[in-house]
Amino acid sequence: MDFNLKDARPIWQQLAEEMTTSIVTGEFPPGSRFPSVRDLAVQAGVNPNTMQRSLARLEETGLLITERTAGRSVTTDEAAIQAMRQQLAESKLKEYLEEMKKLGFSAEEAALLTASYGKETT
Amino acid sequence: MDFNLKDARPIWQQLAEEMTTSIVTGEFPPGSRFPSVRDLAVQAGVNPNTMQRSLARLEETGLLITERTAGRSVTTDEAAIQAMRQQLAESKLKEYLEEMKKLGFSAEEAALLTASYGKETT
Amino acid sequence: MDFNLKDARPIWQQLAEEMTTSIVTGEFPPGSRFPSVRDLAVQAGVNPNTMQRSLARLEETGLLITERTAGRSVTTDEAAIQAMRQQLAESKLKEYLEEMKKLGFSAEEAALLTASYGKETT
Amino acid sequence: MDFNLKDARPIWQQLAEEMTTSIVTGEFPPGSRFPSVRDLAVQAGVNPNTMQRSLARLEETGLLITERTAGRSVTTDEAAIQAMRQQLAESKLKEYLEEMKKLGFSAEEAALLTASYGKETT
DNA sequence: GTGGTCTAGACCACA
DNA sequence: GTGGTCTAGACCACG
Repeated sequence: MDFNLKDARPIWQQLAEEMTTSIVTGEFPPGSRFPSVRDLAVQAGVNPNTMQRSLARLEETGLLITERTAGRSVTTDEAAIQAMRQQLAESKLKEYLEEMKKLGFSAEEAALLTASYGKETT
Repeated sequence: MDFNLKDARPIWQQLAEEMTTSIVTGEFPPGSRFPSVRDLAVQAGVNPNTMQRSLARLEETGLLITERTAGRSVTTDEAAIQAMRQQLAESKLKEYLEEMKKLGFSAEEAALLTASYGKETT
Repeated sequence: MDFNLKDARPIWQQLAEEMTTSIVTGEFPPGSRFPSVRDLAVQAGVNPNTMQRSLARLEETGLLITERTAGRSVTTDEAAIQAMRQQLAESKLKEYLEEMKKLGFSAEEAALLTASYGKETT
Repeated sequence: MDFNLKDARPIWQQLAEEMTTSIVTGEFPPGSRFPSVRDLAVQAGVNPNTMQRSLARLEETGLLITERTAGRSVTTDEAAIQAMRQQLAESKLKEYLEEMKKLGFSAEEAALLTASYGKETT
């Protein structure tokens, strides 16, 4: 038995992922204005530097565009946004399959279970 | 946008889940002897009290049986173990579907994605 | 006439470039140990955080590998190092041609001048 | 490894170089009137004293002629202007070769690279 | 001792 | 007001 506690990813990564989700789900439409670093920091209850780091991450991935003196806005490249959505989905899927595997379920069994659940609730 | 940082579940819960997994996957077969609180606590690097709480949880769920003077052993009720395995799997599944839903995927789409991934890698 | 003063790139970028040069020129051979963040910070006279940022950049580019508790070392991927060397060289070249262009020299004229200088000094 | 940060040349030097470039490229033709110190200072957003120093530099190099009561004008000595253009070009070239040398490229290799780039883009 | 993260607070350039 | 950078100092996990 192995004990690997603490998922504890850095705050800035968690923030980056949440904001990424907000963008790919359309909460912040392509081209729309994004809140200021300071506002977001206050809202999340973190230091502005931490939030800055998260936003820098979103810029690296191409989801946010920054205009130095005029704040940030969501990219207008909808293809990039959709690509990120797929990427996130696959990431979640792999994570799910990984945990199912630990429980002794093969990928096929996991898929069957997922499908059957879909039928139940539809 | 809502920021819900720091999921950080209590340590004893994480430990309980890991030990539960170890049992349902057969690492500790039905009826087998379970390590002592002290040994487990040392191995996990936590306070014995914390480990005690985790084990109490496993007893509540019926996976572990306490024999007053002779330590603990895994239940011989294999049906209960399998039921727990199913329960864990469904829990993971719901968690997965929940996150996919946040990304705008329906249960059906999630199931399709899962199935297609299984084909790719098989 | 246009006045665009101050090249003033951020310190961490300048540091990153200098360290990159040190690696591609072989001052730090592939696989060799790299100084600690704190030592480098003291040596450069900057805050450890600033140096950390520079090193993070070198990791992103794949030149440095970090082993959490054992410090950093130069990548053993010599191809990556050579690729970076070419990239830096092209960057310098473009910068040079850009400035020559401002002086009214075409790329061909700049090339001729470079070639003639090479003959003089050889 | 040696860290030589902050090149930050004095502002008046940067200004002098930019104005020199403007003259050798013909933006200010030989014999033409040159703007007043005050105008230039305002345009560059610097103190008139700073701009004064820059202009003094241009006079030392012979590019600008001061007519006591009538302001400054560009020299009519076109040979001097061309000589300055060559001098600037060689300066840029030497700077370029110096940096390439730091990357481990010989003057010949640098020349070849420059020539090949010219062919690609022409 | 190592790298990594976070906070608090400051300064700068831009418009 | 905006984003960006930098410093100073703290804490943590790891071995």
